Amino acid sequence: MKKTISILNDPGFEKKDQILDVAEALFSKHGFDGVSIRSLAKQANINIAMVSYYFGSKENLYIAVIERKMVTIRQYLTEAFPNGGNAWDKLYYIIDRYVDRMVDNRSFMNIVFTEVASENREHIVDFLSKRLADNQEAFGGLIVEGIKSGHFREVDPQLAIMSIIGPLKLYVSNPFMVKKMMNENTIEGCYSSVHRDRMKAHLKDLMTRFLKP
Amino acid sequence: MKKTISILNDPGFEKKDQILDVAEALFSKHGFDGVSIRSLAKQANINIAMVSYYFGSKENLYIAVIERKMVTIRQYLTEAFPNGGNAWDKLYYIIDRYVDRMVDNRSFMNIVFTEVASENREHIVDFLSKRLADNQEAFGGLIVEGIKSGHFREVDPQLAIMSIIGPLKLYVSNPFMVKKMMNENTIEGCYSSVHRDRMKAHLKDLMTRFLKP
DNA sequence: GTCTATATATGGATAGAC
DNA sequence: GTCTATCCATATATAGAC
Repeated sequence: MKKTISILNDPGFEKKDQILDVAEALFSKHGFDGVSIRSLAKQANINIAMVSYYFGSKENLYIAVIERKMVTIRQYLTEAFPNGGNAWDKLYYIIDRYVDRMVDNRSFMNIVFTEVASENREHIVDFLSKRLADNQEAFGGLIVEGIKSGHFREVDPQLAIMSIIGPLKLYVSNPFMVKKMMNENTIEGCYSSVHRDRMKAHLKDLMTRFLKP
Repeated sequence: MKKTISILNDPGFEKKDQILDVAEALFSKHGFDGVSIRSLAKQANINIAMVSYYFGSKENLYIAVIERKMVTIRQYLTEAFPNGGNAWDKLYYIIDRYVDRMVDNRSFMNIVFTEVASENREHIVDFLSKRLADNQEAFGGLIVEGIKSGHFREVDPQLAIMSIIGPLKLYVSNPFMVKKMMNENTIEGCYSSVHRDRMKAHLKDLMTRFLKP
């Protein structure tokens, strides 16, 4: 209890998170090279020197942004499936959760996907790629299981995974395209529960038709 | 004939294209801000001053990269559909062509998608978005027609489009993920005719199951 | 912890010689 | 057309005062 309060009141903790929040948003919009510490400091309402003070360097800040979110992300994965239920139930369940996770963390997912698609910081690319691979394993294992149990027809699991992640990635990472497609004026409107549910329903429908024997 | 030879022999023409080739590759890998004119000049084997001389500025070079490719890209679109054939034939035809186009121009498509997903150069984003919208219209019109003619069931055309473009974009823009998924060691291997055909077959299969009444 | 001032590097762009 | 040398702006990072 004491510790919680002390963390919450720790001004360093607050400021660090404040910097991380702004950094995540900016890196997501403009990429690592498109963000200067100066503009970041201005928008986060902190002094330029504070970034070095708290994180040491711009790249360390970038890594800190990634690592902070990784904790949250991993919590999703380690949560157990609902007990019982066949391959279909599990697939629907994981699609729902995956959409929510991607939409809720779309700034972060933008950073991840942009970074992995680039050839800039090799060690970060490797790190992120392994994490993404874990996610895909979750889907892949599910599909292989479903094929074995006879609930799904024999498809290529890799292509099945791409068919789920692909449209979803498009949805969370291309605001302009999505605004047009969703007939929305604001970006926030695109990610309202209406469209989110529409996306979930679509992916489940798409996969149902694709996987049913 | 004379003109062709004169263009081919024009050292300016050669050098310009040489710069554009290298620029396209580098912008695709590292993004606009991740490429310096110095590194570009080194890899293109030209003097730093030549970029200014031929293009005026870095941003103009970037625009030139985009405009050069737009000519090629548009040629694909203006080519007519094969005569006759129902909605299914047209869909399969356009999927084949779209995969080829995206794979052949994947460096360029990376630039386009990265740019559109970012919030950096508004006028370029607007320009590219409109071009992308044209592409999507080609798909969209096809699907609406197919629904009207009764060949396709009543689906949301927008979501259908996302289901084609999404996986394809993942395929062409995430080398690392694709290497793993395609079980290939080299990036070139991922885009061999084997995998390309596999992608075409998959998208056609996916859409067939999704669209059939 | 916070700020100012500054060291140092890098990048885009160009003037001017050839 | 091509190159060198240089200007100028901007960037990261830090030293040192408070």
